[in-house]
Amino acid sequence: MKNEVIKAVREALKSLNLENIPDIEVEIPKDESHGDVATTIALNLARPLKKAPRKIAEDILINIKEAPGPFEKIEIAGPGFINFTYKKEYYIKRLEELLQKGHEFFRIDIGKGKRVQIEYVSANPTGPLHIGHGRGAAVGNALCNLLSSAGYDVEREFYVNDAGMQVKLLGLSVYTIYQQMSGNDIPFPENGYKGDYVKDISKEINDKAGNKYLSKPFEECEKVFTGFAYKKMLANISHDLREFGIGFDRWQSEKELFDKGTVKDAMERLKEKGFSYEKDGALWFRSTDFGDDKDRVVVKKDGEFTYFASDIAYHKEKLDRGFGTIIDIWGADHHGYIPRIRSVLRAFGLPEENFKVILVQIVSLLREGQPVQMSKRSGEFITLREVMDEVGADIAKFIFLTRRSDSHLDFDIETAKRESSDNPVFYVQYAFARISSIFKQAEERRIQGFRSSGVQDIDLTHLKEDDEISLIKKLLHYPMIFEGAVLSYEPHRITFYLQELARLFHSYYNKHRVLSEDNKLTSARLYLCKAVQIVLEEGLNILGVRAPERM
RNA sequence: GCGCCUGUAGCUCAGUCGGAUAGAGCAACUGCCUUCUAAGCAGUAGGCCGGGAGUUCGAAUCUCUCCAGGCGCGCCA
Repeated sequence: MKNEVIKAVREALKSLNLENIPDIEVEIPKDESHGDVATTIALNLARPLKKAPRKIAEDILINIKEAPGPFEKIEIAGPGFINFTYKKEYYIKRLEELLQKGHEFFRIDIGKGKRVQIEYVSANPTGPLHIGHGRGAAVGNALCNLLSSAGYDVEREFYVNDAGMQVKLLGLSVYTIYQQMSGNDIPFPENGYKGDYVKDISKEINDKAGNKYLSKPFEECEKVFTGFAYKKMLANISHDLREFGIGFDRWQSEKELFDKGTVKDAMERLKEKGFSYEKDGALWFRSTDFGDDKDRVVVKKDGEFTYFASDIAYHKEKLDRGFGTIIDIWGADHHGYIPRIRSVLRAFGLPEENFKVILVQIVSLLREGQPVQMSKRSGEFITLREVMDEVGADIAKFIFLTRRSDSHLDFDIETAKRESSDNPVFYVQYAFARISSIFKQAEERRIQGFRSSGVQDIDLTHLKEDDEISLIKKLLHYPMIFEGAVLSYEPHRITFYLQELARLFHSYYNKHRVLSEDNKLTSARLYLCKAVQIVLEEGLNILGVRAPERM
């Protein structure tokens, strides 16, 4: 919708001999009386040209007027806005195009097949997913869908921290419970994992192996316990994610990076390039050369790799696999890690703007307004599983996506459940279901001209009501919203748009009857509904939320 | 101590790249179902955009400073 405006303004500027213009900014005015699309170009040119913005606007306007194109009205308003209002025929034409192409209408190729790697969730396989992981999953999934719809070649990846202290601690916790179950009163490890799931795993090992490991110290059967435990948890995580509607193309094991020598190779590359040095018996990465605030140890005095070493290898491998853009979605508590990882990618040649970290803020879980204490170590936490069982995956996902990812989120389980009828997700889904219901009615009444014939046979110019035109405009705004969401990596913009669209539809539905005695009008309105449905579905698909035929 | 995020209506949050009179949902209050799903609609009310200073034609948005909340600053993972 904005393309026509940009084109018209650019040509007008050209005939004014103004060609070195950066971007022509176009926005959707808040107030409908300010036209359909507005540009602030005259305001922005005022300073460089040293001319009054209204004067610039007038000059532009004169040059556009010579070729008015699809516009009904072009006005200068306020300090120098140029407001464009399209002709009704234009809306009808675009609506028809939308209906003919369906979802294809929205396939704007922004990414041009560029390969993007998006890593999200990446929870330690030391316990079930909690609600915070759920938020990361919802955001990551929606972002992947968003970029993928925009023509990017997206790979979804989960990084499995299956090496190191944490999984070992899980193994030790399981081992300890296993011993205690048979009466060996050995002390529980400090910071060990205490949830019921640990006991379940211990029990399972006991059922399978009986007393086999009772007389053995942990060191001798570490691989069995740790390996069994984290694989169990990984299966649990993967299962919950699948049920939450989240999928991955690849699960990258950290352990594998060690086993295959990827970490060692990466350290050698650092050395070759002169990016590392030895000091105090340890090996350091010169990350300050690439914007970090201090250098980081990669190989400890005792010869062990640090956690950062495997992260270097991991991110380097992302580059080696040929991704031009790398996006990591992390919990906000990891923000201190950004300069470190950024320095790695810069060291290996990725332009800075091609690495993006999206921080997902902590979810504060409430029940009836009261905070629910969560601590993974003590085993007191609400799992994603419980939230799914209690409030449902669609509600949870939608709520996660009604906020910017970096803003705090209070998630009240009781509210999400009890007020389910007022829940925004239902509001949007309801609009979709209502339309389906209208279609069903139409078929039952055998209304002619719908589904039996194509759009080309329908006279959409019967859509004359202001509410109808507003609805069509809203539909045509979608590509602009979509583009903004893609470029800013902000899926929540889609969520807000969908609520606005649903609101317009519900309002329209209450004011005007779709099915009436007037067959031609009915057909036109049915197709308008169809268009609304297509856009609702398009948006809900990106959010990963179902679009139900009936509710 | 240093760094990052947040502060907008009673509550939860939007607010496009610095633009027009600051927006929505919930809660509150008033109405609307013989007719396509009332999980809905129409309306009323609600604001010192945390405080202060600055930048300019113009600031919720940018800069500085202060206040409040959250988080991060290991040869831990």
